[in-house]
Amino acid sequence: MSIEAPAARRVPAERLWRLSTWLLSKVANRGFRLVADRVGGAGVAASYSLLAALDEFGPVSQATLGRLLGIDRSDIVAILNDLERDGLAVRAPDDRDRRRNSITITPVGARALRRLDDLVADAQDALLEPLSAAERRQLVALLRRLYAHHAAPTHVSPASERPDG
Amino acid sequence: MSIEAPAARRVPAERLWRLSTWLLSKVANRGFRLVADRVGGAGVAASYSLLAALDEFGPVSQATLGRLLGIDRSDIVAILNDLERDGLAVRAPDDRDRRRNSITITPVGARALRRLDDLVADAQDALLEPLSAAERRQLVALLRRLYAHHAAPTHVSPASERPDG
DNA sequence: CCAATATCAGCTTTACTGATATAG
DNA sequence: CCTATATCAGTAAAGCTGATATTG
Repeated sequence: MSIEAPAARRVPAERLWRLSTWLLSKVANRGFRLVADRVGGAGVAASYSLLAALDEFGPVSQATLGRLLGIDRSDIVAILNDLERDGLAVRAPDDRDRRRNSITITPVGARALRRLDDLVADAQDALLEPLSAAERRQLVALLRRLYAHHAAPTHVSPASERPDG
Repeated sequence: MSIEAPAARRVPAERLWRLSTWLLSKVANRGFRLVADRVGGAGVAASYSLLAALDEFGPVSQATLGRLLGIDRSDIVAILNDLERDGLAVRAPDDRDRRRNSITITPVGARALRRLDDLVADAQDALLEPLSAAERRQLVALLRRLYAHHAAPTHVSPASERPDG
């Protein structure tokens, strides 16, 4: 015959509709765009995760940052260049291990982080809108289990970064 | 048992650990790589979704394909070029609407699709390994709700594709 | 001699934007 | 006229690879 399709369809092919990988990629992309839209661009979204890690873990090396966030070292360099240019973080030589840079978030960076928090939270709400609070917790819990299971055994040993530990 | 000292950390910053968007992007990426590894490259993974849609919805136009899968029309062109080169799908002029191409999966394409099914299913198992069967269903159900809620109101109107409808 | 760090250059894929020619 | 379709050209970003100089 000719071209046809079933009555107005919201759902893709059955095969894909059952694939967690397909659903994940679609939903993740939607979430990414919601965040990027609010936060002011894709670059800012990447910066946010670095700022969050710096804020929580104090001065760390770039390699540790990369392991912590699952971001390649070379990409860390690029993001950090932007952060430093904007005065949100600073690189300083680590005198204990001179291969390393000790990365620190600046007060300006900390303020920017807190400002971004609200925008990012708003994006979460937008993404999870159709889910109840319990369902949101359920989703996050399941995703955490998957993340933890597949996360490379980073083993960021803090002792190696601060000998005082 | 108890709260342990952060001796070796598997978990990123608290902020990110609570973000569904961050978790989604990480887990989705892991899933994507699991599929791509098994299936033989990232390009094949993209082809799979097109083949799946073609197999289920019979001959459709490229625009419909794009709406069905949430893929941009220009990207559909590129993927379809590969599929046609490999003899997995064919473009034919639609005599009812000569702007359109009627895209059909070939027998070779259908066989390729069925072969890929197993590899893709294996990747799902690998991704979802830490979850029970019930939890997997839960995750998929939640993701479907999110997808459906955010899916552009495609409304692939079949009437516009088949004047006989 | 080997391993880790930071950096740079470059590649691939995804997602997207805009322009164009053609057809409804 | 305006819209839809298919195509092409090109951009931006993420994720990755490989090379290199420096340091441990």
